[in-house]
Amino acid sequence: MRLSKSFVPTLKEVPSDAVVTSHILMLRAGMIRIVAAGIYSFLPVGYKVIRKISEIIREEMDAIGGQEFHLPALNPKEIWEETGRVEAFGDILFHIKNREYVLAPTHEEIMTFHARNVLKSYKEMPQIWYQIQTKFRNESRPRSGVIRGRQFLMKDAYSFDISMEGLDKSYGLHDKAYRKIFDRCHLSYFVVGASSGAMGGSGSEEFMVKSDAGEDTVAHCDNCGYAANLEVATSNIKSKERDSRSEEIKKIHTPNVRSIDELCSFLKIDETRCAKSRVYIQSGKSVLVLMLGNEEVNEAKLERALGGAVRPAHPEELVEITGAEAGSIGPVGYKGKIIADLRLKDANNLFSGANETDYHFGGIDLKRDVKEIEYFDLRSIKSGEACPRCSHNLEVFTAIELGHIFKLGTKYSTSMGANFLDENGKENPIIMGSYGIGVDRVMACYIEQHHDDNGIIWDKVLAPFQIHLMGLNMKKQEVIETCDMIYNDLTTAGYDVLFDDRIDAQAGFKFKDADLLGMPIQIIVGDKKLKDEKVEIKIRSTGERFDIPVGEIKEKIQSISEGK
RNA sequence: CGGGGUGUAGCGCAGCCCGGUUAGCGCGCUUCGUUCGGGACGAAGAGGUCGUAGGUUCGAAUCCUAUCACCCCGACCA
Repeated sequence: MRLSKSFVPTLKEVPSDAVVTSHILMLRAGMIRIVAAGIYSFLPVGYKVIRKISEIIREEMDAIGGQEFHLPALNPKEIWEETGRVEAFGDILFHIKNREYVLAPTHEEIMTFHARNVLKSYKEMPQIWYQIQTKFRNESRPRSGVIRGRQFLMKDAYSFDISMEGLDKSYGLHDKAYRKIFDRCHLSYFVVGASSGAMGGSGSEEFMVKSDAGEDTVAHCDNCGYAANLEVATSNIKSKERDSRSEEIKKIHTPNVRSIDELCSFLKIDETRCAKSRVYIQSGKSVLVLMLGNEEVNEAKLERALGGAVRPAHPEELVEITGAEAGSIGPVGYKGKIIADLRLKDANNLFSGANETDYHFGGIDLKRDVKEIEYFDLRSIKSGEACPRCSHNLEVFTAIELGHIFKLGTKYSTSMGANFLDENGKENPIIMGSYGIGVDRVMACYIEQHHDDNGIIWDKVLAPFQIHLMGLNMKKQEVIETCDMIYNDLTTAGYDVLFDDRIDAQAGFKFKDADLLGMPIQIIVGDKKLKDEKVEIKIRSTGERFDIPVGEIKEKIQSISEGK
C-alpha cells in the first residue's frame, strides 16, 4: 500500500481526551477515531489488525469444531423477554424507539432460538456455534478508548451438549482454544476463576491481562499461577491469636478520636489490637461488621456472606442505630446482627468503640463480651500476602478482561424451551456453554504490552503490514526506482508492504511515522547508501539496524521473517 | 447516577478572573523557493457563528441562567 494514496492520519501530538496508552497510540497511529463517547470508527490500518485477530480466532475456533454464524444485532424484544433479560440488563440494553426491537448486547437468546428449532435429537450434538460480531451495551461510563465502549466487537461462542460431561468437554476445548489464541497474539495473560454472575450457570474462567487501564482487581501468584478476582481472593494471612489471659473490660474516654489511626496514636497501641466497626444496611436491617485493625470491608464478600445487597449506613442512621457517632461504634452492647472477619475469630483484649460518642472500650473479649457473632472472610487481600496455595507472595493489581468462558447449564434452554430427545425418547433441556472474547480489547491489550516511547511494536502476527518501506528522498530518480523495485518484488513475494512514497515528507518525519506505526521490519532507502548499492534495514522491536546490498533484500527479509 | 474538569481553526493550547478595535500562538493544510538520514527554513495564504440557547450590558469568548457534549474519579457492570 502506498502511503501517499492512503488514509493513515497519524498525529504528532497526543489528543487531549486520551489517557490510556493503547488509546493514545491507536489515535496517534491513525487506526481509530472517536465518533461519540464509547463509539469508535476503525480506520484502514486499525481494521487490518482487527481482521488479523479475527482470523486467528476463526482458525482456533474452527480447530475445535466451531462453526461460524453471523447473527443479527437487531433483535425482537420478545425473544429477550422469554429469558427475562430485558429486565436483567436494564439500562445496559439499547432499545429501538420505533419498533419492539433491541440491540443485542450478547447472543445467548438468538443462538438458543436457533438451537431449539433444529437440535431435536441427542444425535445432533455436541455443537459449537460462534460468530464475530458487533455488540451494543449502553455503558454508563465508557472509558479507556476501545477497552470499554458502547459498541464493540466480540467473538461469542455457544456450545450445545446433552450431558454435563459433554459440557465439561466443550468447555475444556474452549479453554485450550483461548490459550492458543492469546498465545498466538503474543499476549501475556493469566486465567482467573470467577463467579458466573448474572450469566447464570455453574463455572467460569476469565482470561485477564495485567494493565493499569484494567477495571478488575485481581490477586495473582507468580509461583503457582493462583489467580483470583479480589472479590473472591484469599490469602493465608494469620488470624489474631487469642491472648492466654483476658483483661477486664474498661471504658476509656477518647475525645475527638474518630479513626483507628487516631485511636492507636491516642492510646499508643498497635492497630492489630483494635476492632474496627462498620455498619451496613441489608434490606432495612442493620448489620455491624467488625474488621481487624484498619482493614477495609470487601463489600462483595460481605454480600456473599449475608446473601444479599448491602449499603453502608448513613451518618444519621448510625446515631439512631448505635447511639454513637462514627468512630465510637463497637460490638459491646450493640443491638442487632454482628459479623466479623475471620482474622478476629475469638480474639480478646481488643479495643473498639463503646457506642457512646468519645468513648471506647478496652479489654474486649469477643467470646466473653459479644454473645452472637459469626465469622466470615470479609477482607480484601493485599499485595505481599502469602498465596493460599503455595505461600509465595501474592501480587494484587488491576487487569483487563479479555475473554470469559462459562458453563451455562440449562438456564437458557429451559426458559426458551430448547429441548432434545435422548436415547430413551425422553425430553431434556440442552446443556449450554457460552464463551466470549473482546476482539478490540485484544488489539488494545497487545498495544498496552508492546510499545515504547516512539510508538507501537507489532509482531508479524498482528502487524497491519510486515514491512514498512521508506524512500527518503522521493525526488531522486534512483531512490524512486529502487523503492519501486523493492516494493514490487516483496509484494509479489507475498509480503504486505506499506510504502512511504510521500514526496514532500522529510526523512525525520518518515522515521517517526514508521516507529509510531510500528511495523516489524523497516526498509530505508536513501540516496547516500544507494551509492554503494545498499539499503538499510531496521528491526522495530530491537532497534537493530544494518545495511545490505539491494540484491539481497528478499533473502534477508525472508530470513528475518522466519527467525521471528 | 454522585463528585471534579474541559468545550476557542483539523490537532494541541493561550485569552475569560478584571467585558471594550479586526480573537491569538504552535503544529498541520495551500502556493512558491531553499533544504533533504530522526517530526527543516523563509515568504505569501486559506481556515473561527469562541459547544448551543436565552439573559445582563451601549458593548459578551469573557458576567448570569439553562442545556448539550467530551474527559477523569466513584457507583454500576453478561
